[in-house]
Amino acid sequence: METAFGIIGEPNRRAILSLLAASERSVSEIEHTLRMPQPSVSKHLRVLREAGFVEARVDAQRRVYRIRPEPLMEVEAWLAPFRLLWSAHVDALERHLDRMDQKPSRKSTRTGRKR
Amino acid sequence: METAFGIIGEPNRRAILSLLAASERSVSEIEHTLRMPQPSVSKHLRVLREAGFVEARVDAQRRVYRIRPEPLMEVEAWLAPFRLLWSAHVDALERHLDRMDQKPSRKSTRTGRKR
DNA sequence: CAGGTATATACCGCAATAAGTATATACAGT
DNA sequence: ACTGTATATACTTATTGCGGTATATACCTG
Repeated sequence: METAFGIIGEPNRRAILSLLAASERSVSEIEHTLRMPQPSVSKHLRVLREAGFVEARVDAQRRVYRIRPEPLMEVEAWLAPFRLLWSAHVDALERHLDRMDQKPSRKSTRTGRKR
Repeated sequence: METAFGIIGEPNRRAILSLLAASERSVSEIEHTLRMPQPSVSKHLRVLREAGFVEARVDAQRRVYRIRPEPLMEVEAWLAPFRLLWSAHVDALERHLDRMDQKPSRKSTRTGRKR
């Protein structure tokens, strides 16, 4: 599924994006920080790159990736009509996220939850 | 994929959610509005229901579905850290969406940046 | 040039899932 | 009770997509 939504459906890709949101990183930095095998990182980066989520800058042997905002803005735009719905329930989210944290569900690295 | 992001990766499910964002609907209303086969609607609704995106009210033979905000709020929350990135590029989204409309199938390589 | 590091890609096997078709269940009206 | 309507589910099939492994490509250093 090559739409923006399908692409962020993958947990590892979301982890990569969240990491890059902080600052740009090389492939090996991503690999070590997220503790995932290098081919997997490269493959996910390829998907993200072809979908416009990230772009790469070449620094000698390294490729330094950084975020491009447009596809995420598309998600944001789709989400807009729903905002009216929860403008009332401001704290329903916290309860929901807490429930989610109870279930171990997968081994995938937890994308940090601010507290 | 039982996470909120995986679930909205499916285009038909997004269509259902967007439809329900306007107002609650019965299954057959969804079926006719979106022109998709009834079993498909029911199956997608099941996935959405089990993930907490929607809930059903029973009205005789009909099941009237409506949105529940929590899972979408989770998406919203994940998206938050990225907002800083595009607070500058307010109109980059429009250009992006226009490109999507013209070239539905796109590969890599981006160059053109106007304005 | 060699050898080492960094990243990408090709191939494979497997699990998840969506679509399609058919059928089951539940309720309403007559 | 019978018929039609509304919705859910079972089953099959085809496809997509991820993880893993191995290998290729590119660049840097000595």
